Amino acid sequence: MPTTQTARSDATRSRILDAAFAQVYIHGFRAASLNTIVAQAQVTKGALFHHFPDKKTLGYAVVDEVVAPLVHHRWLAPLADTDDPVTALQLGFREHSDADIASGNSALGCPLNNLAQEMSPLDPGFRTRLDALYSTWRRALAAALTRGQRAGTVRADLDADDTAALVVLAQTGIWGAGKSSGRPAVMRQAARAFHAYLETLRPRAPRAPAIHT
Amino acid sequence: MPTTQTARSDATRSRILDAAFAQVYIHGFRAASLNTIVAQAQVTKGALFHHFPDKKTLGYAVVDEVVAPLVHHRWLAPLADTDDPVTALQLGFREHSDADIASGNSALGCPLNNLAQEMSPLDPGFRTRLDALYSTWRRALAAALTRGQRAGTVRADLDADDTAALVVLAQTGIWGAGKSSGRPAVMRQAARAFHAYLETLRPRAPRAPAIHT
DNA sequence: GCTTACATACCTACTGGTCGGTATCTTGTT
DNA sequence: AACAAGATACCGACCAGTAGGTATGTAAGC
Repeated sequence: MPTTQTARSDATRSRILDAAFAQVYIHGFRAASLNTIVAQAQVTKGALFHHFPDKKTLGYAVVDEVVAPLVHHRWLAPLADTDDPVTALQLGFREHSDADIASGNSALGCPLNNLAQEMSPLDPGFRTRLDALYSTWRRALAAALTRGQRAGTVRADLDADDTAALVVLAQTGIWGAGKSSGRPAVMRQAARAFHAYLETLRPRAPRAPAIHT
Repeated sequence: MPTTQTARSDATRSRILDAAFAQVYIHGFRAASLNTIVAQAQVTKGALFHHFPDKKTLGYAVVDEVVAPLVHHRWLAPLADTDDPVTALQLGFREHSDADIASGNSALGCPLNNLAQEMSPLDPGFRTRLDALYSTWRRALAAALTRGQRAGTVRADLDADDTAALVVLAQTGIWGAGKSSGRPAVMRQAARAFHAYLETLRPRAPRAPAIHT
């Protein structure tokens, strides 16, 4: 139990943020009730409005302080250093789709995509934040693919930016399929098909006498 | 102006349905207000609740009578008879993404996917309807791909079902990218990358002396 | 003693939904 | 052909519930 006032205050803010994320993930931002959030965080409305001026600002904080770190940890970090992004992506997609199916989260979709789909058309504050996350992700992917091309683990003839866009789009689509069907088998099939696509990004083993070398 | 009572009644029901679709497309199902819907349809609440027992049933009718025909016309019909599904898909994706960018609908996403993402986890009635639409779509795609394989326009070594799943996933992803970014350029890049992927589904022209003639 | 960190009661706006009433069309009877 | 009678289609005031947000009060740390 923290003793200083600021430490307890931060802990309260943190609990509100966590509860808000959980409710927003389940119900979406607009349908997430502040009453439910304060109940789950075991605080009162006074505490919530002391830490956040309004619901929208709380939502921004959820994006900045909960969703963004999640995305970085799950999708950005594994690409940071590898020279074989195709393998890293195949492993990552496999691992995370399996984990979300096992935990039941596959039926709830991806927190980032959920928020983006709901709020981007409605509010510039959400849109810029979420679009920035996707842009960062695409840039990191493109950079990793370019490194892979230099290292010879990725086909040299493909456009790194476009391919990065397709990978991000596929994540959206796979998790969307899991959410909209509610059936893990559908999500697994989508993941399998994408895995096969990723395989085509590797340099082709020469079937006939190669021209270079 | 129709004269018979049933004709006018059907027209009223139709106006309600159209207004409901428009509002649901813009705001989502839960945020779509019945008050706004009846105002836009220029009827009263009495009329609405005369034709539909409750909001959920109205939502089901929107799916069955508006969204489903839209999907069939846009995505199913063009595949019905072709033996060259890859070209048909490339043309269709190009045409529809361009049209939605021009109309501004790219910022609103795909009506089917919007509803599926919002309502599938919340209500079995929506989930079964929307999942059935996606399943039908995947089946039609797989059938067209198989026909293409027989006709020699599609690579023989790929799994038609998995590929169909990936095409549907890509549609979700492309329209999702347009909606979440709000930037046509992002949607266009995604569409371009997917176009290139579709190209890889064609049989490969032998670059070197072929082993099987 | 003054500020920070909450608590509680309350407010307005709006939601989906109800219900008694009415106007118009349809139908059976004469 | 005229009319009675019932069904259909619709109107709009109203209701309970809940939303986000606020105003006032209090208690504890610096």
